[in-house]
Amino acid sequence: MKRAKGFLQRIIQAIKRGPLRMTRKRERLLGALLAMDRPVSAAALRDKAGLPESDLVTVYRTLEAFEGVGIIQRIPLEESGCLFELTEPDDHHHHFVCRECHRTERLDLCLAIELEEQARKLGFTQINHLMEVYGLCEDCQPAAASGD
Amino acid sequence: MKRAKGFLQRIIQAIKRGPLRMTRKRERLLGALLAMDRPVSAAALRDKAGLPESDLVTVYRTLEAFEGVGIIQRIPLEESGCLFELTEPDDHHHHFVCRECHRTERLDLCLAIELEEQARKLGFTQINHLMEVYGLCEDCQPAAASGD
DNA sequence: AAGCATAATGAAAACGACTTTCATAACGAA
DNA sequence: TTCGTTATGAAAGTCGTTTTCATTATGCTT
Repeated sequence: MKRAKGFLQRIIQAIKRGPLRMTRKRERLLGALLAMDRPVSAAALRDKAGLPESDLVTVYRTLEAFEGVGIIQRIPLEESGCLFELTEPDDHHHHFVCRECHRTERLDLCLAIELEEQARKLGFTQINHLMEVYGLCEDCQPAAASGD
Repeated sequence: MKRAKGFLQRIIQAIKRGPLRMTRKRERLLGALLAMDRPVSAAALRDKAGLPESDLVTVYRTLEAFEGVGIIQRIPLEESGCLFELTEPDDHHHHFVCRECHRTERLDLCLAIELEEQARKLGFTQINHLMEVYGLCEDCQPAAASGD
């Protein structure tokens, strides 16, 4: 639990500010997100929250709603799909992602300023960017030098 | 046409080095890729190469084959899908991508060295990274201050 | 030029992650 | 408690991409 104490309160505030409603499922999903020690897929989140198979659609809808409030960040995977992470609305960062087990580490290195400046010079507006690093984490190294 | 003259030759060399074969369709696809002034989707490439609808699968297979030889770079889009670009095998760069018309500009700014170093420190191997900037290009700006 | 192993193609279906539709249920402000 | 709005559930749909498997083409070897 490496979260600030008021985090949950602020989240609920953020949600109630808009037209969103806090339902039992959303509470469970929020709880599961808070309890996660790493970004998760929608299906993994559903399972963590103890929701049935069929609630995957609710998970997606909830994540979308939370994303609109700025408390969910989406981490694209290399091939397809993405992971979701609970964040403070303006906490900009990227990730190291294990392409095997999807363990992620925070990456606080970013060229955001330069990227946006260059993009603006090219005439782009409404700029955002993607930066993720993929690899195999320590636990997922292929067994080396063995009989294999 | 901003390609080096020997580019096509080198590509064909690279292809023949492996078990790949040069077929008429692959030649057409290669020609279309060379003629493109920007990265394209698989479907757009098929159309540019004058191949029928049903050849989309051939396009994907060809792109995969070419990617294996290192002459194709894949540019992920924000939502889903990706664009393909013909590149020299070791030409590392990223892109500015218009999320509306998919026009792209080259981005030669990268933190590759630092990213990989940090990732290695964390115990990651087989590292690669994704970095793309998305926005609306000049031509795709929403009409401002007009009657709308 | 034939033969032949291997690679490429075509049609069709499968895939996976998500999104939509539409009817029903639940929320929460009044 | 009423009521307008939002959330949910079931089921099907979407989109880009991949797989399967039978058929055809390529290009190295004679």
